[in-house]
Amino acid sequence: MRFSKLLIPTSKETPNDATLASHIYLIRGGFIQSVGGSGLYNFLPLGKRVLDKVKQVVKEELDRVGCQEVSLAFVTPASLWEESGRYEKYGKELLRFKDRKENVFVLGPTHEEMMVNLVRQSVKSYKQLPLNLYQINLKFRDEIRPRFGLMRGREFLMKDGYSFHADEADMKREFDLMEETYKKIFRRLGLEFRVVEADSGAIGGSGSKEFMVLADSGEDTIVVCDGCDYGANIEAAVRQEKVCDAPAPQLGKEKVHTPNASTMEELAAFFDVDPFYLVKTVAMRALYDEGRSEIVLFALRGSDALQEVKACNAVDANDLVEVSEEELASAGLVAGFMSPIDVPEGVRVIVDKTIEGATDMICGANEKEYHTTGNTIEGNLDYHDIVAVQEGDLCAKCGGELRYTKGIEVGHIFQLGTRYSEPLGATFLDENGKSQPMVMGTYGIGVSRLLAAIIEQYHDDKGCIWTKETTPFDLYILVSNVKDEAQMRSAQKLYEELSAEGVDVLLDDRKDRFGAKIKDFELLGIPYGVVFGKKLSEGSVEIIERKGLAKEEVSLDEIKDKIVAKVRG
RNA sequence: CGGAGUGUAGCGCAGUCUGGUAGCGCACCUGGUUUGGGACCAGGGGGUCGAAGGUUCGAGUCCUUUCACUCCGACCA
Repeated sequence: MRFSKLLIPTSKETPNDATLASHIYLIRGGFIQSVGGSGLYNFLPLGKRVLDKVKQVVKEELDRVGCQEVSLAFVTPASLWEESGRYEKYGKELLRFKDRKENVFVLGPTHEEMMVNLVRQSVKSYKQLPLNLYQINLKFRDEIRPRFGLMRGREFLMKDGYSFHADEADMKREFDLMEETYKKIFRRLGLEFRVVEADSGAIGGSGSKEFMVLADSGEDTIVVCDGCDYGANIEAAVRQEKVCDAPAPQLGKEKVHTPNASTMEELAAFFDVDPFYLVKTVAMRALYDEGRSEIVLFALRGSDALQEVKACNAVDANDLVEVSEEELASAGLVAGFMSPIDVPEGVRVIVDKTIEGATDMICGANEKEYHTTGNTIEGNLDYHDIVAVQEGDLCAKCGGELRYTKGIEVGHIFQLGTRYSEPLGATFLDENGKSQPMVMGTYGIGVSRLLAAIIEQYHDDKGCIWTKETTPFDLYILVSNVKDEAQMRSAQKLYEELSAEGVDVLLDDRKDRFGAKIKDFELLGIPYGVVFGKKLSEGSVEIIERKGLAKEEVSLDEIKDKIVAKVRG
């Protein structure tokens, strides 16, 4: 296609709200356009081409393993969400609105309900299972803080797939198949990624894995092991139980006056013990459906940190928020001196499972300026894993050292079980004519986010660098001076010959000078460029490889074959 | 929601303190020159100054209210 005919509004200026490379270059390259800020974007012709290519890869790989594409209605009746129980649970991110008849609808942030509804209407027998249905459609999440361009928009393109099975084992088989398929997809897109254990979040379900594109700008912290292939989101990471070389405090059961010792550091110094032997008690307010909430104390070792997602899951809350000192006081608690032992009536306590049975522990006394020593954590308490794995902790799988890295979540697969099929009544008759809820899996890929992830992983200080499967064009032909008839004529000839071979060519036939055009070539990130310029009078042109910007002089007779070889290779 | 800040041309900004004919750069249009690293000359178009109300002879500027957006912390593909 001809550059002069395409809408590619490139710009020298960096938008002032853009900090991420992907955001800056996608806007500057004229791939996308912001719609009044606020996490909404238009895809311009170039961005749409990339999007379609990514979609195509996703679709091909899914169809190859038997998934079937559908397209669900975008507007969802709220009643479906009430049936599944997520209408309350999903929170403010779910955009709700009414039609003229005052019926309530939502814009789907994910479509479990809609897909289950589709299937329950048409699938009645085990003979129709298994089934894996997906769509690549817009989703809307009213994000608290949209930012980073396509990385966290409010409206975004997602592939969401749902599988339906007669039993757990078959669902697990499909789950593994999807894991392999996703790996193929991300490999084809040319991404460097890691599959990690994950928390299931608002979707629900048991086993879940995330596909993380490794990039420093990633919003997720992932824990990886240097010794083996273990990887997990910090929200779900586990470790070998910690041991402590420092001696346990030799203190009996006592109540000690501890003025000015309300933090773990102060307390460790006061008693001259390792924080390992202190009990850290964190108070949070847990929020539930219908506006209910309660104060919960989370107790763990002083040497550990609370992992909020794990904590939230432990109490099965929708969210955890901080508690003010006044609220604590009215519940009979004193900040800095709290304890999981002898708590006031009505305060729920969750204890980290690594301190179950721990002895010689120092706790708050639930009284200002007092702590108690010589405690043993035992009895009928509610034990859960609520600690955040830290760098340097040891891998539960191989004993190697764990470290943090950053990732962009581009895919997430879940073993759902009957979390949706049961409440929504998606049942089938098995071989014995008995009614059973379908066992489900759900699988997502952030398609529009992938564009951002690709650029985060592949860019330089000049612009985008697209991978083979994602580039909007295979080749950029740059005509240095369009008024030079020889240049224009041979460029056009090459353009036509390559187009006939099925190579996607962008012909830069704009009246601008060389400088402006080469900058746009670098900004747009098309893998190869051919320059028709000064050397044409000697019968040669220049090939530029976008990645690394290496230049190669090639004679006119060879250029076509060289390009075909590069693009196909 | 908590804290900080900004709303003036398509984009980036000045002007607001101290009220007096709305400006600059980029982009855009016309003509000409130029053509290997974002050219130059000349001419030109484009604005309810976020919105509403108030003070004033006069408001982008002062007062009140309101809306939107951005940035820093808790969510997710």
